[in-house]
Amino acid sequence: MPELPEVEVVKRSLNNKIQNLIIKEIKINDGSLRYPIVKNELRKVVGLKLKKITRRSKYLLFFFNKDFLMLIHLGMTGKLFFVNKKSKKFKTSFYYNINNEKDQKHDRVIFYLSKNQKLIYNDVRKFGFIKFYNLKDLNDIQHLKNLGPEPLEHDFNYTYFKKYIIGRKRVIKEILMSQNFVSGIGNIYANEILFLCKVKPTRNVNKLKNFEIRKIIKLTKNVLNSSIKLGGSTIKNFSSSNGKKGSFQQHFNVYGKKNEVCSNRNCVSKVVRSIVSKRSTFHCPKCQK
DNA sequence: CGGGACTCCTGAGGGC
DNA sequence: TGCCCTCAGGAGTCCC
Repeated sequence: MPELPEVEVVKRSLNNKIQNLIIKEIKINDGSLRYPIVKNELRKVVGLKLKKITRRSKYLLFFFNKDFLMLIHLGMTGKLFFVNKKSKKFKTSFYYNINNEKDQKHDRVIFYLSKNQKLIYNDVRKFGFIKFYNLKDLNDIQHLKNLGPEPLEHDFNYTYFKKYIIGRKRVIKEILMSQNFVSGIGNIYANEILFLCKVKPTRNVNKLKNFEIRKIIKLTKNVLNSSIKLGGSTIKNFSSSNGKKGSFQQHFNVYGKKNEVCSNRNCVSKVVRSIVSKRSTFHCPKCQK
């Protein structure tokens, strides 16, 4: 599922709600996530008070009132639901599809919080994970160590881009998705960004013109910001849902639009689907050079 | 270090 | 209805 905008939306919506709530109990329905959950580690956060959540790339970092850190990655299908039992109304962080008190299918881990609230980690494919660290080891976390700059920060700029691609022969789409070049962009946004830049996904990075590099940087920021504003992208259709869903998917130009007419005015070409570095890729053969 | 192949896992959707 | 195939917002490891 989630790329930077979706994870950012989760972070923002959860942050308001979890602050100062205490983890009372944790239930593991299925701890065989990407990294199997170690019960003893999980126990360490019981009794701790949640302070804030930050995001780095597609990772969520949960901070407590003690020097402890919980790292969550949502993988492809991970979701976090925040549930307020008292009001009987479920507030959701993202992808809301639950409407009763029973555990739902794929609710893997449930955090029971003070004030009768719950935080649910739901993950169909179990590619996501939950890990725990001592705060003093923050800078040694392997997952975070080699991440490139945040695309929305200033250090993702023209100079950085030019320097990074020196001597590299990879294609632009792969570079955009490579987390040590820039962190947080996945398959959907890579496709969308390159369409708007009119750059073919298979263009070799060292063949990019300078103006195209500037454009890629600028539109990367634009696309991600627009998506965040719209609550991210919600791909799957949850018919029973009455919670908040993102709507950026309505603004997709190419992703998932194989054989549809290009969204550029005056262009009658059809969107082509191909495979680039093992990932589904969409582009307009006429507009993207 | 770079790049490709393969891996984790479950479900949806299409073709027959 | 069922079976089989392909595909899906990610990223780690192993091998050359």
